[in-house]
Amino acid sequence: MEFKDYPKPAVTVDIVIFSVRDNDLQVLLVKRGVEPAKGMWALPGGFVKMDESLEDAAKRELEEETGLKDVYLEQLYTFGDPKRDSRGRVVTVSYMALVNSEEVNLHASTDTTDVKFFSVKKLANVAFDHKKIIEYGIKRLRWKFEYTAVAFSMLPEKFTMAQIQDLYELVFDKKFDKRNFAKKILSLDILKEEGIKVDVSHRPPKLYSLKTKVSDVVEIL
Amino acid sequence: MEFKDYPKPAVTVDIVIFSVRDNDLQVLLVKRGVEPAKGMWALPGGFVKMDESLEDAAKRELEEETGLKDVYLEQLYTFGDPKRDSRGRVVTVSYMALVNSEEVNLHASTDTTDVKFFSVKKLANVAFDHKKIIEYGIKRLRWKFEYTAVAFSMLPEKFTMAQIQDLYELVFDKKFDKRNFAKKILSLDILKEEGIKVDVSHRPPKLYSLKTKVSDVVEIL
DNA sequence: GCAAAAGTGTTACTTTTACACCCATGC
DNA sequence: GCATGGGTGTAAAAGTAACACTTTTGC
Repeated sequence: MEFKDYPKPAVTVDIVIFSVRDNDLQVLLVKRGVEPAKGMWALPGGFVKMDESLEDAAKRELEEETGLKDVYLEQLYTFGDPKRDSRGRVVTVSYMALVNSEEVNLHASTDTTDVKFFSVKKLANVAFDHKKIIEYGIKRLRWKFEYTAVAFSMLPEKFTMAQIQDLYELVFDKKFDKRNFAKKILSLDILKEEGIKVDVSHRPPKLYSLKTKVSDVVEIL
Repeated sequence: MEFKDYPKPAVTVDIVIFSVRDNDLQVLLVKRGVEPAKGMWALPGGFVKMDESLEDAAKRELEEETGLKDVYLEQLYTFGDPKRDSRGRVVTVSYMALVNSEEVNLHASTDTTDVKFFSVKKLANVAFDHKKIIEYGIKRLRWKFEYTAVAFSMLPEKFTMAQIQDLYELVFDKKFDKRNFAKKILSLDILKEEGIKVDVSHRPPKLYSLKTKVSDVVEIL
């Protein structure tokens, strides 16, 4: 059989965009404006163009929905169940992006009527198999938080120790001891002090920033 | 644009089949009998059929080359660079399989003229981007050996402590202390003793087997 | 002066590493 | 009896976990 004769699935990318807002781990969903699953919330994503790489497709979709470039992005898993999309065979390559919510500018794109962050704890009725993709993303996120310093890609440039700890506590959904946590983070030797945070109605916390750029620190631990 | 109007990449699966033979970590390659890369060694793989899942496609290819079913199989990563295949856009979903070499029966399939295990240390001239896929597989293999008990899926039903240690030493390409290694493996509490190995010209080693089936043990540690 | 959150050290426990000698068998 | 690989324990070191009080600020 010749190459051109093989029937071909459609190939899409779907992106699980994690961010922290309102002291809550949230994921970005878009409201679908077209069939199938019109009116339902789904992961942002779309068809891969013939001349772009999978990662470029993911970056394009990410920028369309959030205006963000240069965020942490990693491939998760490829879902290809023959029945996962009613239009026909669609293989989707899922990606995870970690963004600092303060920098996000949401705007619905073509084919979507709304775009919003949802708590990972309240995700009823997500279209297609996207719930499964999000759950896979949460697992990967926890793994990455445990074994790398990728967490810093979700924080602003300057941050307090409490902000780091809050982020870890949201991701793992449990509390850590303040002293042990600070000890461990500081022992990584990747932070420098940046003075103190002013205008708080209690003892002002130290501010920290990364000694190097985030991408240099993602693979450590 | 309608669903059917989107141009579609071809979707393939490629499988990195690891096994230990001749005290060496090896990977199965097939000699291509058709263009492109005719005559070159490449990972076994092929097009995904329209009605089969990605994992089913991987299992099918695996059985075609090795006669094996029910081996450890996991998805690795999806490679989709627009230029990775000269025939046109091909997105490949890679899988890793771990097999016990004693059970393998190699037979070249359609489109391949030979099939053979190669040492992971000597992999010149592998077709397409398959070298990159194999290297990714080795990384994942090491990770899995470190954090799970997947190693036991590469051993026969009964095995000695030295066989386990040899396997770990091959995968990590380094030596471990015999006493500490045995202590750690036994502390997992997943092995039971199965008597001793006879007909060896030295002190006969204990034989072990898993207390439960391999699949119950893959996720522990 | 009180409410709020920040900062900080020590001890016990667990895990990991380093290290060497005797044992059982075949020949 | 010797060559071969098998089997086993202990002590030091490192890492992790548990735990409470004082400090600084705004109001």
